This record gives sequence, structure tokens and C-alpha cells, in this order.
Amino acid sequence: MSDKKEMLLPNLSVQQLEYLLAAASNKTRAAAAQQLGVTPSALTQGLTELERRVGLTLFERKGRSTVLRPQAKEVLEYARRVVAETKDLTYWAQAQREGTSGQIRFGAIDAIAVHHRASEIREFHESFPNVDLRLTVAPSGPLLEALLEGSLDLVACVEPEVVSEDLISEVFLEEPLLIYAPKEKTTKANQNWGPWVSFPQGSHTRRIIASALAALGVSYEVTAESNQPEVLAEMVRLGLGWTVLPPAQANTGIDPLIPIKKKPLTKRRLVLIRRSSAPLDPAMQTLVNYLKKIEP
Amino acid sequence: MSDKKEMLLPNLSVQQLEYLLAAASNKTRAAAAQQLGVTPSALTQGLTELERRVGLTLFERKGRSTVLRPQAKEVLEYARRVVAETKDLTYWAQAQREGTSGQIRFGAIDAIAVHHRASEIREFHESFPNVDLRLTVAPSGPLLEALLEGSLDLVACVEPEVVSEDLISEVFLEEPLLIYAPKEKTTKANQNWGPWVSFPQGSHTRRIIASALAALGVSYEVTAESNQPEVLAEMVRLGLGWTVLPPAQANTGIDPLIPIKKKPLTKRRLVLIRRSSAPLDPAMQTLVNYLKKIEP
DNA sequence: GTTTATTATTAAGAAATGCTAAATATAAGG
DNA sequence: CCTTATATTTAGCATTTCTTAATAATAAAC
Repeated sequence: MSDKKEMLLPNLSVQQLEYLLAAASNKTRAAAAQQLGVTPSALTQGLTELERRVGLTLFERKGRSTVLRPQAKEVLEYARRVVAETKDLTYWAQAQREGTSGQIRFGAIDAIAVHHRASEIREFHESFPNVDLRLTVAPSGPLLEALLEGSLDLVACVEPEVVSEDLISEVFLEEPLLIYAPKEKTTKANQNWGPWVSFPQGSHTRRIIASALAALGVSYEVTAESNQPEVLAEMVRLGLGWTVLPPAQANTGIDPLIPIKKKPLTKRRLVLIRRSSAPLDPAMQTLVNYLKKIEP
Repeated sequence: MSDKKEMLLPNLSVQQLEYLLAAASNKTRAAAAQQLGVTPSALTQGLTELERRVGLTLFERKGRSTVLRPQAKEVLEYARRVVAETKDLTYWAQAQREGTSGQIRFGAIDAIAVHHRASEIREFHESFPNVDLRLTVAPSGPLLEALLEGSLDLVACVEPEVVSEDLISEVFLEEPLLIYAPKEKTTKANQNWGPWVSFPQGSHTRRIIASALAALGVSYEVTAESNQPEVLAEMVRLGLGWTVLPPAQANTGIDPLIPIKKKPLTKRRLVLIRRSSAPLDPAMQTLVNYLKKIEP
């Protein structure tokens, strides 16, 4: 019975501190034990062990009951503080579990954050003011990197060609991609399509567009690039080239673009992605339901 | 695996919180386990149990190590606070054990506090400034009552006739009691002693005096009473009667009394008394040594 | 006084908790 | 593919902590 390794800190437990508080606030130990729902024997043994670990005698007999020694005052105050903080922690953890509180680092591409799910995100934010929602808007590639690296918890982006084993992906929206041309060329024949302005190399959407055009045998020479769809639309208006965009992003501004055909060239699939190693956060699950427009 | 009685508070332990802090401040769990002096397996199991009790997942895998989830921040801060407070408590308890700190509620009769041990009490107080020494000066009877009742820890008084089983008594000083008479009667014969002024009924010293005089066949008619020896001495000076006092209390003032004989009438024994149920407080033991003039 | 009722502690066995050591994943680097 | 480093799981053992039952101590009642 001595210090085993390096008796740095005594291994007190919250339960022992509760025993102490109950013994301090009840006249008899029998009453305290009943309040705690244990036998008086358990209380005695627990308090004896607490005294041994603190290294001080805290009680002395007075008549047929035990009373706190004056020295115990400090220990009692310590116990009160720790128990109070533990209670706070418990409430907080409960809120976390129920999803009424928590933190979500959410990354989304602009089309989702600004157009398709803007109102759902706002609604979620208003319904759960205690959820600390942090929104990052960026292209799909960087979002996925941040997700893998651990600096994001949930990403809404264009479906990647391959998805890492660590990630769980789920399609929640499909979006048509239409062809837009400068005004004077709107009615021209297929063989004269282009040149093109589009998203930069590495963009998921550009990969999808390139693949669709290749399937039609159309060359895809890109002469100007931007990650901002508004910029691409403006380039088309200026006659710099053709582009392919979701209508939601081509129709913005005072001079919306008109597609050369109503039929989409192709479509892109938008997905929700999260790390499979991260357990299901209830708050995040609620946000996912909002984004999928499933409301309980 | 459900709430057994009334899952009020999770039974977290200081050790589990130390595990958490070690895991948070080391890159790998292997390193954290080594720092704690346990096997990585113990660390894993301990942290798993901690997560279960808090009810939240705190870690997630990142590559081949585990990292804290953002949610764990609050739990981590809780752990830091509790561990820090526990450290403080440990230091305080150590000081208590070593007697360099603590509280002593000390009761003494005036002769001891003012005359015989005044310098020792002052010296102790100066040597151990962190010991909270509370001095109560009162007659022996009330001091013993307060000791039994628990509002004093140590009493220095006149030896009582019978001492309760709950108390431990120890003689540490013997004090002669001399007879003092008004000046004109100093040389008179024994048969004309008195009348007397003395301590009130119930006083330990008065009981001793009465007993000694009775043994000599001298009547002991008390015509005036006071608990204050200075008052008794003054009464003698005023010719109100004879008295019996320890010389230390008769020699005070500008006009010290002269005993009728150098030989003491009797003597009173002064004792140190403490509750037997109260364990030996190191600080109190040190004070007792000072009072017994045993200095290590 | 003696008895009775209440409270606290101790003893003994059962359940739980927590550890080590060994075996089994999992990930990174040749 | 193999090796190394890390983390977890499993199994067995030791410790801790509980309950029940017996004992001790005390106050109150008779």
C-alpha cells in the first residue's frame, strides 16, 4: 500500500465527491446514503477511501453521528466546484447529443450555398442558433482536401470521379448543364461550337463538360478560365467564347444568358460527403436532412 | 448498459481526465501512454470509458494516429480545470499533513495565555504564520465544555476532578498557590484566617483551594467573587479579605502582594486536553510541543 | 440500571472496473 | 510484399467497490 509509480495526483472520482457533499448536507450518514441510493456501508467505505486518497482525516465522531472536521472545509469547497462543473459538462454534452448544440464546419460550392440551398441553410441556422455553423465556400477540389485533412466536417460539392475510402458520399441533387453562346452565334450549327470559356483545370464540373462534349465529338478548346460562374457568363456576353453552365448561374444579373437549346448538354450530380471515421454528429445529421429537404 | 438508478452525474475520475490531457498534448497515444507510465492499451480503454461516460465521441482516427474532434475542446477545458484544482488541493493537503498549515482552535485560561506560555504561543505564531491559530481565553469549565462540544480543538486549563472518556489529558505544568492577606493582618495566626475572596463557584482552582484549606481545618467563607485574578488581588489590597492565588497573578501591578508564607498552601496542575476522537493534527502536535517546551 | 432503537463500522463475498500482455487491425515506407 | 510504427481488441488477472450480514457504539426509553 504505497505510491506505485509517481503519486502525482490522487485518483478522486466524481462519485466520491458526491458522497462527501451528501454526507456534509445530511445530518446522518444513513440519510445521506438514502439520498444517494446506496447503503450506509458503501458510503462509509467510499468516504474512508476518499480520506485515504486526500491524505487527511475529514470526519470525526460526535455522539452517534459523524461531523466534518474544520479542515474539511477546503475539500468540501473543492468538491462543490468540481461537482458543479461536472453538472455543467453533462448538460452541455446532452445538448451536443441531441443536436441542439455543437459545431459544424460545412463546406459548399457556390451554386449550393448561394442558389440551391441558400434558404435551407439560413433556415437551419435560425432554427438552431446554438449550433455553431461555419460555412466555407470554395470549389469542389479544395473542399474535399479540407474534408480529408480534417478541417471540414461536411462538404456539398460536385460528385468526384473517385471518392476516397475514408469518405461517405450521397447524391442529393442533380443539376442540368446548358450551353450558352454569344448572341450573334446562337443559332449556328454544331460543328462551329466554341471556342470555350470554362472553369479551370481540375474543376469537377469542367471534367464533366469535357467528357460530354467529347462524347458528341465536339472539340473543347478553352481560351479563358475562371472559377466564378458570373465571370464566365460575362465573358460570353462580351463575345469571348461559349460556355456550359447550370441555368441557376447563367440567369443571374440584368442580362441573363439564353441557352442555345433547352435540352441540357449533360448534368452534374451534387453530393454530400463526410468522413466515415467521424461518427454521426446529430447536429450534422439535422443539417443533412435540411439539405436533402427531408424535414421531420 | 443503461442508467442503473438515476444517472445524475457521470462518475468521471481524475485519472481519466489525466489520460485525456496526456492524449491531447502528445502526438501519439504511445507517447502519451509512456508519459503516464501505462500501456497504450490501458490508455485506449480508459479513454473509451471516458467517452462512454461523457456520452460523446471525442477522438477520431487521422492516418494512423487519433486526433481530438472539435467537440472535445470543452471537455478538455473541463479536464484542465479539474486537474488544476486537484493539484492545488493536493498541495494544500500536504501542507496540512506537515503541520505547516492548518487551523487550531486553542482555548487557555488567562494564567497560561498571559503569563506562563505567552512567549511560547507568540513564538509558535511567528514560526508558523500559515497556521490559523485561534485563541480563546476563558475559565477552565467553559473551555472544557467547548472542547467537548467541538468548538475547540485543544485546551490548556486547570486539571479537572474527573475527565470525560472522550478526552485525553496531560499535565504539563505545576503551579504553587500562595495565601495573600491584607497588609495589617499579614502576620496573624492561622485560626484567624479569612474571610476570603476567590473565584466563583464551579471554578477548578477554587475547588482545589477549598480542598486544601479544609484539610488544614480552616473555614472557607467566601465574601466576594471574581473570575479575574487582578480583581481578587485588588480586593485584598482594599482589605476586603484574604485570597489564594498563584504568584504569577498576585505579583502584577505596581503594588504586588506579599504572601503570608513562602510555602505554598497547595498547588494546581495545569493540563493540556484534546478530544480522543480527533486524530492527531500535526500542527496541533507542534503547538503542544511548544507549550510543553519540547522543541525539536 | 437495563433494554431498545438508531447509527456507524467492519467482514465477507460478489460484481465491476482497470490493468498487463498477447494477438489483431491499420497505416506508412521501403 | 515486407517491415515498422501505431492503435485497438481480447483474455486473464488484480484491484476496487458494492451489497448483505454481523458487530460496535450511542442515545433514548423504560
